[in-house]
Amino acid sequence: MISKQDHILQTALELFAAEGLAVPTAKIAKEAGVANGTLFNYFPTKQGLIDTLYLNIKKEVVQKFQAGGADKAKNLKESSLVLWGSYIRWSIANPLKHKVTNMFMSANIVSPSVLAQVKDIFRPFHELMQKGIKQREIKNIDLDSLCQIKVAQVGVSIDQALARNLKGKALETHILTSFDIYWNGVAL
Amino acid sequence: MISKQDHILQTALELFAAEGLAVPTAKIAKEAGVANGTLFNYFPTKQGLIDTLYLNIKKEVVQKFQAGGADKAKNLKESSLVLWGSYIRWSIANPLKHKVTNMFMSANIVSPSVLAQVKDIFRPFHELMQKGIKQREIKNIDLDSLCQIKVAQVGVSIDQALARNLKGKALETHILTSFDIYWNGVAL
Amino acid sequence: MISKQDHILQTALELFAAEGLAVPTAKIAKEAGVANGTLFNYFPTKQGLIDTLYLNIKKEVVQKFQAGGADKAKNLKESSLVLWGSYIRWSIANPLKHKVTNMFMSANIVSPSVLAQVKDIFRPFHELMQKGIKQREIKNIDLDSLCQIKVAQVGVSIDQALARNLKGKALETHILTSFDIYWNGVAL
Amino acid sequence: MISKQDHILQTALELFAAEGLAVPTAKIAKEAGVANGTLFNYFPTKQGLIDTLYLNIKKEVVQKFQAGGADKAKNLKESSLVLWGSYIRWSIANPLKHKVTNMFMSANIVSPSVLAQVKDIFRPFHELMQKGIKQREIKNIDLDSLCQIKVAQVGVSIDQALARNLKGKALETHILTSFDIYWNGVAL
DNA sequence: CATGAATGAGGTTTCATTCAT
DNA sequence: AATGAATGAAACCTCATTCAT
Repeated sequence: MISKQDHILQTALELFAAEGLAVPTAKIAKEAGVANGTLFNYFPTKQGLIDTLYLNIKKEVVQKFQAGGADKAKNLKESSLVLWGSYIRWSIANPLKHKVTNMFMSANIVSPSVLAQVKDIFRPFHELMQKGIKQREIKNIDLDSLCQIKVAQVGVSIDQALARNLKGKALETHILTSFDIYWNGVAL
Repeated sequence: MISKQDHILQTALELFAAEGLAVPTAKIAKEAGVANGTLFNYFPTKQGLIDTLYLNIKKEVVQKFQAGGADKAKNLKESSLVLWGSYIRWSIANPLKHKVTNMFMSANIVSPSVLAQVKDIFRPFHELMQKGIKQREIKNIDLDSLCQIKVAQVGVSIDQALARNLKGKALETHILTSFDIYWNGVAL
Repeated sequence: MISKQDHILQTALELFAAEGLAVPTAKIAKEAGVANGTLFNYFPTKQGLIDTLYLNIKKEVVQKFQAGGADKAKNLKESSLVLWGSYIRWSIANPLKHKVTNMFMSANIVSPSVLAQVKDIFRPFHELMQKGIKQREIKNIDLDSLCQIKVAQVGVSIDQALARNLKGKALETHILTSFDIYWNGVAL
Repeated sequence: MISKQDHILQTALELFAAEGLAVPTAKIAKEAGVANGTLFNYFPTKQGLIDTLYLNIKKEVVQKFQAGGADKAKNLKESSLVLWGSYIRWSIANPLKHKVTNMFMSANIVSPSVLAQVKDIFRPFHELMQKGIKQREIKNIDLDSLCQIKVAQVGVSIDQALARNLKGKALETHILTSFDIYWNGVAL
C-alpha cells in the first residue's frame, strides 16, 4: 500500500510532466484525491514538495546504480558502460521521472541544500570515475567536465530512445551505440 | 542609438537570466526605465516579448553562421568545425543570450509559430549538414539525432568555457578540443 | 441564514444598481465583507457572477408567475392580467432586481447560454400566450411582437409606480389602469 | 466635405453600435484615420465625445420633427401620428443613431447638462402634447407618463420594422398599425 | 492643428498558504 | 490527521489622457 505522501508525490510528478512546473498545488491535491490543505500537512511548501520529489527520484537512481555492480568492473570504460546502461534503462522505464528531473534542473528550481545532498549520495560513483581518470584511459579532462559531457550525451540518447520507443534488444543496441559515440569522444 | 524596443528586450534578457522566466513585466519595465504600460506598447503580451527576444537572438546567431563561411568548407568536418567555433565564440561573447535561449527551450515557452520561423532561417545550415551526412563521413546517424548530439555537446563546451572564463588562445584551444570529442564520437 | 454566495450576489445587485455594471469585483468583495479572492471561489469570473445573478432573479420571477395561477385563467386577457400584476408587484417589491435585469438586457451582457436557459424556464408561459393568440382575442400580432409590446409597457408601468412610490390599493389600481392601456392597444 | 469632427463622431457612432460603449478612444481614432491624440483636440474627454454625439443626433431628430408639420395638425391624435411617423422613418433611415441613443439612455451615460439641453430643444413638441391632453382626447394620464408610454412603444415598433426590414408602403402600414396599438391604449 | 509615444491608475484573476473545525 | 473556505499579494494587461515635437 502506497503511503499518502508517496501518492501525492506521484501525482505531482505526473502533473509536472504533463503541464509544467506552474501546476497549482490545488490541482495536485485534487488530482491526488486529498483536500487542498492536506498537501501542506505532508510538505511545508510547494518548494518542499519539489525538493522531496527530486531527492526521492535521485535516491532511486542511486539504488539502480548500486544494483548495477559498476564497482566490480575492471576498468573505467566498463564501469562507465554499466552506469550508462543502468541510467538509460531506468529512464526508459521511468520517463516521467527523467523528464521532470530535467525540468527541475533547467529551471534551477531545486534548493541548494537538496542539490548538495544529492551530490553526496552520488559520491561513490564520482570517486569511481575519479579513479578511472587517474588510470589514463581517457583524455586529460577533469571529472566535472567529463560528467557534464556524459550527462549531456546520455540525455540525448534517452530522448532518442524514447522518441523511437525502443525496447528489449533494440534498446540494448542503442545503449551500446550511444555509449560508443560518448566513449570515442573522450577516450584517448 | 539603441531603440526603446531593443532597450526593453535587453533589460528583459538580463532579468530573465538573473531571475528566471517568472520576472514580472512590471519589473522589466521599471528596470528599463519605462512605465508599466509602455512595455505593452512594444509587445502585445509577455509572450510576445519572449517570442521577439528569442527570434532576435536566433537571427543574430544565423548572421554569425553566415559570416563564418561554413558553406565554403571542403567537407562536413570542416564546415562543422566552423559552425562549432562560431557558436561557441558567440556564446562566450553573449553568455546571457546563450543562457536565456536555453531556458526558453527547456521551459518549452516559445510559441510554435516562432519556433517554425527559427527552423526556417536555419534551414541552409541544416541542408549543409544533410549533404555532409550523405558523403558518409560519419556514422549512420540521422540528421536530427546528429543535431541533438551536437547541440548537447556544444552546450557543455560553452558551459565549461564560461566556467573557466576562457578567452583568446585558450578559448580557441578549448574549441578544438571539445570539437574533437564531438567529432570522434560521431565520425566513422 | 443567507449563504455567502447569496450574500455576494445581493451585494453585487446593490452595487450594480447603484453604480452600473462597471463596479470592480474588488469593490463587490469589499462591500460584501470578504477578501478579493473569495469572490472567485464562488464565481469563476465576473461574467459568471453576472450570469448567476441574472439566472437567479429570473428563476424567482418564474416562481412568482407559477404562484399566480395564470394557467387557470379562463382566457388570454385574464391570464395576461395575472402575469401583468405578478410582475409589477414583484418589481415594486424588488426594484433593484428589476433595474439590474434591465441593465443586463440593454448592455447585452448576459451569456447566450444563460439567456437560452432563461428562455427555457419561461416556456410554459410563452405557450400559454400562444394558445390565447390562436383564440383570436387580439389583433393579428405574432407572439414575439406581442411580448415586446408587453414588456415595454409593463416596464413603463413599473417605472411610474416606482416614481410615485405606489403601494397597496393605489398600486392595484395602477396595475389595472396600465394593463388597460396595454390591452386596449392589442385587443381586437 | 464632412468636417473632421463630424468624421470622428460618425466613426464613434459606428463603433459604439457595433461593439458597445467600451470601445477604446484609440480604436475610434484609428478607425477615423486620425492620430490617437487628435481625437482629444476635438473633444475634451471621451465623455465629451459621447455628449456631443448624443446632442447632435437629438438635434437632427428635432429638425425632422419640425419638418413634419405636427404643429399644423388639427388635434392631438393627428399631431401624434405625424411625430410617430417622423421618428420611425428617421430611425429606419438611421438605425445606428437609433441604436446608440438607446444604448446611451440605458447606460445612463449622458451628462445631466446635455440631457437638460435636449429636453429644452424638444420643449415645443412637449407643449404641443400638453395642449392636446387638456383637450381631453386621451385618458387622464400626465404628460411624462404619456411620453414614456409613447417612447416605449415607438421603440418596439422600430425594432420590429428593422427586424423585418420594412420599407416603402409596408413601412407606412406598419407605422399606422403600431400607432393604432399605441393610440387605442391611451385614447378615451 | 496634428501626432503618437508615454503614462500609470485601475481592472480581473491566480494561487501558495493558513487555520478553524 | 484531514479538511476546504478564506486570504490577499501579486501578476498581466487596458486605456483615457497628456505633451513634446
